[in-house]
Amino acid sequence: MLHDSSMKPGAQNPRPTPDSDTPDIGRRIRRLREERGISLSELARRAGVGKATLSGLENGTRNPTLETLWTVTAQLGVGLAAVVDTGPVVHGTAVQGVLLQAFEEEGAAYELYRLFFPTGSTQTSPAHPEGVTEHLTVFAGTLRAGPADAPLTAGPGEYVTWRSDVPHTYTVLGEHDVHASLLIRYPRRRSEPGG
Amino acid sequence: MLHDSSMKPGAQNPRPTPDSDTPDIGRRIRRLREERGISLSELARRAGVGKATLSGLENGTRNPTLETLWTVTAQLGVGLAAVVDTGPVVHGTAVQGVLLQAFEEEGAAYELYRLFFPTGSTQTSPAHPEGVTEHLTVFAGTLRAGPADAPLTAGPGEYVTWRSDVPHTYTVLGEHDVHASLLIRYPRRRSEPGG
DNA sequence: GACAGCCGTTCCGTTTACGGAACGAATGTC
DNA sequence: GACATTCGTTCCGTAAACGGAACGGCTGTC
Repeated sequence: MLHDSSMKPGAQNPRPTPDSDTPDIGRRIRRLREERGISLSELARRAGVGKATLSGLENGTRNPTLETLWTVTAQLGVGLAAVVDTGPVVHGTAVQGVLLQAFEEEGAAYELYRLFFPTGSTQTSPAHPEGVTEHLTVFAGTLRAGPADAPLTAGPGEYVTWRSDVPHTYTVLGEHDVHASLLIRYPRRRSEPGG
Repeated sequence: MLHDSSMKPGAQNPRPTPDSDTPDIGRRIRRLREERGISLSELARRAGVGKATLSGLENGTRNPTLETLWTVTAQLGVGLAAVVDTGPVVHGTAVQGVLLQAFEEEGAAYELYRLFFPTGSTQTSPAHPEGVTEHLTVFAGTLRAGPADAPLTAGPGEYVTWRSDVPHTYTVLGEHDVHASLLIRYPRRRSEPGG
């Protein structure tokens, strides 16, 4: 996931390899199915597809049609977007990020990213406008992140938050790559909350 | 957590209709192609698929395979998630949730949701398998969530986490709807094949 | 006008994803 | 023990998605 097949518009992709993606989809589907405590046979029955189809799909030995994928994920109660790899990849000097969702609420706008930092990397970001905060949850590895003069440390499953209206840094600690989600909150200016 | 016990053998999902989705995908692809000023013939050439395939895909008269869809969207510089529907998946008695992404890391699987709770609502979820944790960040409103016997409170921009291997609840405080993101972490079970 | 080039669609033989059935393994019942 | 049930995988005939080629339509060149 977040595999480097960085999708740059215009640039000639050196060789798209859907094969490196398809098995992941199968794994995600199997994971979702097992979380629900459903057997392969039963999911196939419910979704109205053959067991052979579902078996091959989960094992990545088939190249499913959109309809097959749709009926299976629908039975699992998730959308297609939940199992396919997501959109625009953004690059910093060290970090790779995928914008999962951007949206606005009353009083603030949000961007939700999934981030990947290679082991040994450091990323520095300039200050955001006043009032902007970042909320970071680490999935794997250990990351030291936050204001440049007072960073915080988070390991797998941990969470840190800071005001990002000052320069801030991200540094990978240890030998593992870091995977994390980052929520950036942009408060609306000249507008009081609760209005 | 969310997808409650509504996965009973008898319970039938209200008729999945992939047909209502497939033509949309074709329209989105055609739109993306035209935005880039590329002809159908040229996109087919670049992506290495037949013109017949792309024509049928854009017109919704074919049921494309995942590989076809992947190579085409990759050439357009977008991910698959850009053309498939993010399922407006609704679970639970009170909450509405959209699974933004499901993925695996070494040692654990993750599901990242975006949640919406209407004012005044309460949601109860049964216990998850041992070791599962939930990580919730509130965007708007105030939510009281966590283990049923010891819930925590989070307002806008705040974060709470808890072990979800016991029954847990979500209760909206105050008069504002609650928007939040929820990360659920499933540690890998011991019997699982290595990854 | 004749021709060349590209457009998107349609035709058609080949490839392959499909579902049903058969398979061995694992588990439950008496 | 014998037997039934369910598991996930594999085999196989059929249906359909695939790429190549041919099609009519449109545009620009001489």
